Amino acid sequence: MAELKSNSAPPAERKLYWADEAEEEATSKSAPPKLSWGEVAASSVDALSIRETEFNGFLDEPEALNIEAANISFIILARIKILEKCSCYTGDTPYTSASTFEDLKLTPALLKGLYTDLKFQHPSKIQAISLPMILTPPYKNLVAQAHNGSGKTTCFVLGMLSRVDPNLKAPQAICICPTRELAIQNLEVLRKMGKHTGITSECAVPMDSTNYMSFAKRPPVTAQIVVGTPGTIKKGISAKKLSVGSVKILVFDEADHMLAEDGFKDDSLRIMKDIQRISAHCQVLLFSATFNQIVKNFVSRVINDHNQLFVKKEELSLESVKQYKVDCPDELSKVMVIKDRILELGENLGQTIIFVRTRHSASTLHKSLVELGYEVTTIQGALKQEDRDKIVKEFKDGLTQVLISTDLLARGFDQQQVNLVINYELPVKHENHSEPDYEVYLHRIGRAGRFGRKGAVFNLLMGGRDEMLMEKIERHFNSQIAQVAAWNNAEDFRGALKAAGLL
DNA sequence: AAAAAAC
Repeated sequence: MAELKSNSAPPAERKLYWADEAEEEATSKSAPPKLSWGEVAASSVDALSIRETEFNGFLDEPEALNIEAANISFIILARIKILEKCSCYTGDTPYTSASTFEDLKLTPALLKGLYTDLKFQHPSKIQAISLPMILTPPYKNLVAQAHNGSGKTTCFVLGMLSRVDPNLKAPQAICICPTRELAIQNLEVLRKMGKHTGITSECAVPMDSTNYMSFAKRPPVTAQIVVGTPGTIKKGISAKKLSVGSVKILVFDEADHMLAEDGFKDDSLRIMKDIQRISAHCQVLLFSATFNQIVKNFVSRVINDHNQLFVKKEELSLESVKQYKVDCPDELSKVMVIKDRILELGENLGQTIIFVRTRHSASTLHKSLVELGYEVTTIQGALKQEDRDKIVKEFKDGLTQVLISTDLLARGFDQQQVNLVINYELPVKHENHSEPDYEVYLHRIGRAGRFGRKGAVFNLLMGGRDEMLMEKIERHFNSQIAQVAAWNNAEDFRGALKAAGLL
């Protein structure tokens, strides 16, 4: 490993904030952190001469970083704003962000999948920055946050496909997801991307009742990449049907939820420890659009020596998705707003997901809309596996227009035709219903506006508690949520959809 | 009555 010869003090802070520095809550009222940066005068990392400068503020001057032309690479030692086409240096490893997929030295088989099958052109921002960190030895652990719909899945899917040895027929990469639906979706992406690589993959999710077979009776897993949900993965490992001795990359999708106290923390830690006990230098990747401070603190305790990419929470709301709030006098008017206003106008605007808080409201709302003659389908965790699969498939195939869902689909669900999201009920914290669940809110609205597409979100509010929740959400993300003036005025909704760019 | 996974 190259040694950095520097007369500067080692960096105290290794976090790379690629949107901005994440200032957390109101706790830190201290002065802005001093930033330091160094220039590398030679391309060889062994022969570095560093000029160090200190200043306050952020490195967002393109000139300051546009040194590629002078054949000088750049080292970043502090909190920065990373621009494309710059090299950065975290701790002891230099990385250069990728402006093309070729820069990443992907195999021809992978490039073919990306360009011809998936029609990808260039890496997205998070891909350009995170992939070099994933693919460059010594394969450091990575905690990465990026906006909804910005292409996180591609980051870890390419990471897994690139690091697997095609000649070794044993599980080498494991990806853990919070829901069965997300595991299936991620596996589909992986199979498309890796179509020409010959790498084998398998889904480890609970089986539907008709095909159920206990792990004891199953043959051992031979697939090179396993994507699944925590319970099934854990069982596979403990039943010794999923051997983890060759696993060199472990991915947690929606990682903040996978490691949250009220999420899948215990299962996730158990799996991580099981793997690390046998396979000591397994690279761990954590990806999510949200990491609240509690999870962040926990992550830095359980993931050692890792690179980090974070986004300031005020910059997480998608600009392409316009958010609205609608005051509704009662339950019935909420149903009428959906039926007579939003769905009426939104019929030809793509697909719609309506989020509810409980399974019970899901079925109540489903009944109301069906009685009024609206074709809707509903998904929630109490349905049979095969029914869930069918409903998701119909929606993904565009056979259904409107889908009611619990927070089952709040995270990760990727359907580009979804332009409208309706919060029939706002997400609240389990322990305290007067506190909004900011992370879930952000994930829900991120179901619209995939990859920069236009979208609109309608929050249906009923009463003072909802208004207070909404206000807290606005303050938290520092985002303006426009009011639709009258719940029963068609023109107001038409104007809202126009302003969102959908009409 | 929170939802998710899985027994």
